[in-house]
Amino acid sequence: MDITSALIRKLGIGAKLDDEDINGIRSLPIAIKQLSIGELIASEGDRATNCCLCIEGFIYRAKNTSDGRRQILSVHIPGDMPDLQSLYLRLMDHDLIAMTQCTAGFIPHAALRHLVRSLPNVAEVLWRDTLIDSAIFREWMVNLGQRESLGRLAHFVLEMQRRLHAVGMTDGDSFRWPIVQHQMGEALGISVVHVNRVLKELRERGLMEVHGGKLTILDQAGLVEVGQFDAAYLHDDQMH
Amino acid sequence: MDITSALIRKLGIGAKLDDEDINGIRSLPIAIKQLSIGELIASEGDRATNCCLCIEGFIYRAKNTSDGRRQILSVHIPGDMPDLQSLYLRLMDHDLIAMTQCTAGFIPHAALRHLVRSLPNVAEVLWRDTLIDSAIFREWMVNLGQRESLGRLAHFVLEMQRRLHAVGMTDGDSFRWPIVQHQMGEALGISVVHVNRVLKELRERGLMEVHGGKLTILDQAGLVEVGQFDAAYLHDDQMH
DNA sequence: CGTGGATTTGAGAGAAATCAAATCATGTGG
DNA sequence: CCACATGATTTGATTTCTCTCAAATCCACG
Repeated sequence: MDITSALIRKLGIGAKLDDEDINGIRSLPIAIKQLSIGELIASEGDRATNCCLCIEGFIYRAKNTSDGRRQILSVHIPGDMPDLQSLYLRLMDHDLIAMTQCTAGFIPHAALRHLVRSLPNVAEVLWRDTLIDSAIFREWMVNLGQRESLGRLAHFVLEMQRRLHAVGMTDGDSFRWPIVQHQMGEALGISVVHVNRVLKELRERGLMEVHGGKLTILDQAGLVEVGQFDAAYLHDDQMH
Repeated sequence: MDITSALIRKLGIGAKLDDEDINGIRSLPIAIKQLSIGELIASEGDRATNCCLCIEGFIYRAKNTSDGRRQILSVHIPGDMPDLQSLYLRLMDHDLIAMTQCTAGFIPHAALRHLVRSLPNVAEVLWRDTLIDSAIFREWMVNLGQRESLGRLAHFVLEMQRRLHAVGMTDGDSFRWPIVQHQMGEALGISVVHVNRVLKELRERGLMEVHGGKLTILDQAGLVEVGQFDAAYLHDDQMH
């Protein structure tokens, strides 16, 4: 079993990587590590020297404010490289944390920089990956700024569903949901108490429910309506 | 006077571009256009074939929700390339609009793609530019999700000040501010009425004031405190 | 079976929205 | 150069959403 497969599938889905590109990626030096739940992978202010590849489990990025509040910026799933931006930004501007127990790979910046210089297709595909990351931030800004809490949570859930589905990690209308209410609050800019009430409302409306680390969507269309969800921003389409 | 100077300065500040890189950038085909206030440069759903370079004036990006609300995603100033991401994302996921009368340059994707394939330094520096764009989104997410309206506005103003200062567009503690209250509301996720009240409060606290398209910061330290502003996320530092 | 984290519910307070209307520019045409 | 129209700003009153505080319950795990 090849550890970079998820990455290649994600980057390459029908893309223009040739054998040389694939081999280049496969031969990247990668240090596999087991991470425990809540483990800090990198902190704001760090000078990173590796990029992290999420192989198994969930990883999230978060930023703290000076008054002790915290915003979760993104939730990452297998195949994602949550801190790929550190390749060209000297200092981390946020934390990187294991949301669950994880298997992660760490690839030295030097190796990645060398790879992207010698294989322009790989550079393009990695660059594009950071651009999709960025497109997701934009949609989250809309979510945080313009939708009220019910829609915010619905939207968040649907995004996770689509992304997990794309890497084969859904089981019908259910999927793993290790994100506790406190964290949902930090991702959506609402309090834990309110997250709980919103979940209740979504459950009572027959839209979705969370149980034992699993989320089930009961009414896909209804949830899409509430969350005003349109997956275009995920840019699943191919470039060429 | 060279139209790409602002761009080169911005990308290159002390960076590793050599003469060949600079010449490559300078010889990009670029179509100069005058834009009138409010003009739509590109729409959500468009397939872009050019990248826009803001040469003079302000340009902003915005996304609409299905219920007619709108989130301003970023405000761009001379030297910025607000839709550089369109180079590798097939469809625009937001609108691009002239906030003021503008001079803008349009560079065909084909020329840019060719340039980045032949000059890896240029690729790196443009990639890095999109990564900083992304870092700014992250900070805006914190702003939208975690700060209340007073801090939100203060933070926004300080970011604009630092960015304008970096390209020599401030005049002491004052700078051009063509952003009307309605737009500030759309950028910060608050209503126009409330923007007005927040501006009043900031004025009464002696922190800043807006008059006739100009913003003046009266108490830098106070505003930084209210906005919890730390410029690290702008990544002004050099890579190497 | 105890313990700490996570979830749930209630009550009251607060921030910001909406609705409504007045005032203030600013720019155009007569 | 003034009248008018349109958009921007300002202020007030009321409503709504979400927060905070507090406490109870549930649950997983050692």
